[in-house]
Amino acid sequence: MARTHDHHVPDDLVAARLAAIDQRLTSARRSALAVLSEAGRPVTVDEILDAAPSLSQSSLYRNLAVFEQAGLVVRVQSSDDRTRYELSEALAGHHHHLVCSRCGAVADVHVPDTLEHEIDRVLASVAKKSGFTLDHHRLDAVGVCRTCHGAAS
Amino acid sequence: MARTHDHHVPDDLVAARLAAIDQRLTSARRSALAVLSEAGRPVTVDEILDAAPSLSQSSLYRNLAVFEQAGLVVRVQSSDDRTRYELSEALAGHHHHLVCSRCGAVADVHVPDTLEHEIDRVLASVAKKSGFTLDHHRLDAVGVCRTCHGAAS
DNA sequence: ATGAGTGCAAAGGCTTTGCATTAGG
DNA sequence: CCTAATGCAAAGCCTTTGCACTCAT
Repeated sequence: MARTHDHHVPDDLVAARLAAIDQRLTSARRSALAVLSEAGRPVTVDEILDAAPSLSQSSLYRNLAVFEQAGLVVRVQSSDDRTRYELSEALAGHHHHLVCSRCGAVADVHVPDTLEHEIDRVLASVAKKSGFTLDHHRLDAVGVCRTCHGAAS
Repeated sequence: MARTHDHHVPDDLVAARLAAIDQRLTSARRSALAVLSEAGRPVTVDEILDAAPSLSQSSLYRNLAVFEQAGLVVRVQSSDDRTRYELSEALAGHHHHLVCSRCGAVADVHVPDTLEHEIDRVLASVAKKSGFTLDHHRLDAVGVCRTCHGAAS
């Protein structure tokens, strides 16, 4: 039984990915990745800073950009306007999102492999017709979370 | 055979949706919706202004917000940082996106209903387990567009 | 008429950048 | 050692807001 997220980022893989783009694995970067790992869901810059107050905002932005280039982190769209970040599938595995249309909260979820394959098969075909080369897909469920159900609309 | 997008926004439907939130259908709003309709794909604020230079930027932002509230328009995430808008499914029908990871271009695409249903069935189930009520899904294919294939990486 | 909608310009908020300092390999 | 990385503060950029004017009903 795999856990929803692993509270451990493989140091060597991270270092290798960073080295590939001539970047170093520093303590600030380890901290940021640890926060993302522990969150197990897409989080905002402010949430990262709250969880690791020793990080400086500007360096965090710079490091998130580095992580993106290294393929370690991806940006995720929610229903509000806040940019959220999470570990890439290379670190967190392939998954999808439940997005609350009321409050913007995002949770990670998994769907059966059979559906994943079906989606990839269809999208690859559709993309080809439009001259696109498919890399991967994004599938999000948009709805209302438990908390917002209770609260006034 | 339905066209990818209809170059005609039903005036009465739009007016009704706006009236429902106590908003009027003005000429500036008609222009903005016409641009979105003719684009047939998610476009940026700047693209809308280029297509309809008579629109003022601030009013456009305000009107896009009104359209969103009226359920006439939705915001779409691309791979770049530019916010894009397109007609909601109420006006443009249900569809998905091909997103170019290099340049951020977005094209509209359709997938078979059988896949749509399968996705909804699975997501409704998965969402329920997490206490979410599913409203709808978003499915995007991320890859490289024809133009960027030709260009240097 | 008469309040909603508009347009300009100023303000706001998130993100990026310049530069001196610190630390990783 | 020596350059990359950091941190603070300033600058940027997209978006929102204040306010007077105009238009839709």
